[in-house]
Amino acid sequence: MEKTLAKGLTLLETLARLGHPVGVTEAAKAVGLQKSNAHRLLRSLSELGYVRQIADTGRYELTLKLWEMGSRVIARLDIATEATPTMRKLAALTRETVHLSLLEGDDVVYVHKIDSPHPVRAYSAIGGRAPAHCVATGKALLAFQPPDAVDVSKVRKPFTDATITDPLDLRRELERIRKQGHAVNKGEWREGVFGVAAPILDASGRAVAAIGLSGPQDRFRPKAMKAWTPLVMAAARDLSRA
Amino acid sequence: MEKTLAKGLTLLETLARLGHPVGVTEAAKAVGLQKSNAHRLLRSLSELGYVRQIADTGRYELTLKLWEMGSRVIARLDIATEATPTMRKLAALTRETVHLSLLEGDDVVYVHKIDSPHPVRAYSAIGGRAPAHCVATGKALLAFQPPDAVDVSKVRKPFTDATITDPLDLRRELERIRKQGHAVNKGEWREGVFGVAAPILDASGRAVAAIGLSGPQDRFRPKAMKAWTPLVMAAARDLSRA
DNA sequence: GCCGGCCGTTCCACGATACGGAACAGCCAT
DNA sequence: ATGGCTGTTCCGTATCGTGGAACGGCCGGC
Repeated sequence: MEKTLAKGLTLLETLARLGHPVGVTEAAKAVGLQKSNAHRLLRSLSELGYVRQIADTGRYELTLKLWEMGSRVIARLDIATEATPTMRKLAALTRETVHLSLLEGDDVVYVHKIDSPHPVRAYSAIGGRAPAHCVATGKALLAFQPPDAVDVSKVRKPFTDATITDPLDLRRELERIRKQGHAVNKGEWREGVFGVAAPILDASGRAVAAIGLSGPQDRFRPKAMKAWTPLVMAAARDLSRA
Repeated sequence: MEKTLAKGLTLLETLARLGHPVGVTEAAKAVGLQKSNAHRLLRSLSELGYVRQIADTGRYELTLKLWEMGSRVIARLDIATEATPTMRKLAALTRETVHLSLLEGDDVVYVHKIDSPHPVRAYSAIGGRAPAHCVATGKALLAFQPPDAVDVSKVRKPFTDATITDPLDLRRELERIRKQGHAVNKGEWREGVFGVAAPILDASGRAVAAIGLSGPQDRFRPKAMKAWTPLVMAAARDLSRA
């Protein structure tokens, strides 16, 4: 493993995570490096265009280069922009937060969202992650993966009392999702946060993304969920042609 | 300059630019590395979570990690999401492509856009760049930078016959933009592509971003521009409070 | 069915390269 | 003036990355 590369990338990650300009000393401490080492890396990153030094304070901050590269990554699967109108429609009909998620390892990554107009709503960020086995979009994605792509028997971490941890339960849940065509989450990730989601399929029937609603339990009562489910499924179907 | 870091990042850039999975040999050729070197870098990047190897073909592709980091970068200046409603309104009123740009060095970077519904429209990509001195949003940004932050006398490259290259002309142009509060581009970057833009200011009067319209010359006739300019300026003013 | 060429992968001795402690210069508040 | 902070520079040393050559598997053409 190339040590220098690892250090440099960790430094970039740290800068991105902190989200504000940092000095050499602070950066070194945050990443666990020698001050001179951090300094050298920052200078190199600056030369490579990933980082810039603020003239008066001497601190370093990220340029937009990382973001540009990131944009290219998603442009490839330009689902995000393509899905916007459909998501917007779904948001207007339900007045709940709409998410578009991709599967990345054992997590879902939120690639796009439209926030609910309600003042009380679950927090989430574009680019954020959640364990796939305990959110609606994640379960929808897992259920429609190619056979053997999902290791059901792997041990899953619980996050609330409702989290599915038993392999057999998960297998049954995924089967039910396949049969019904949609997934439901009743506070399995965050206490009191519910959701409904459906998979977006490619021509071969594999899920490439999932679209879903989520919000506080009091607004996700059985009656509301029943009304929304066909809307979510219709939106997913709408995006599934490709 | 840390060689390993530079190589690794160049490799990531290349993967992002190509936008499709690449094999070790191909990657090595594209970046100008030894095959074994490229292989080692790809393995490390994979271990660090930036890259994944596709099981059956053996090729490597980017994960979403870069994109996640990139999202954090603009989340910081979360203008993009905040500006969406205003941009949408402007797009609806004018039926032209709306851009939101930031200044990055001598370039503008498009951080958000809403495409014109017209079939004929200028091409641009989110995350894309253009030289600041010859697009409308760029000139709006330059005009409202702190004094001495812009080196007017630096030599600028021409791209069309209309590009401003004379330092004195540029200085006058920026002064006019400051006075009028908006900038205009008449094919100074791409032949036949016009635009109008206005700066988004922070409390101190510095431009942190710019919003603008752009499209083909035939739709950007004087009369239309005159009608749109106040709309663009109103949108920019709307986003300027913070 | 064999063979040639391509692929991704591994190995290892050499030598360039990154490391990190210590010292420097500038700034600010005490 | 002084002490403690900052970002920065230097340099000998050992570590770490390097790249050529070789391996095994896969595929397509003869």
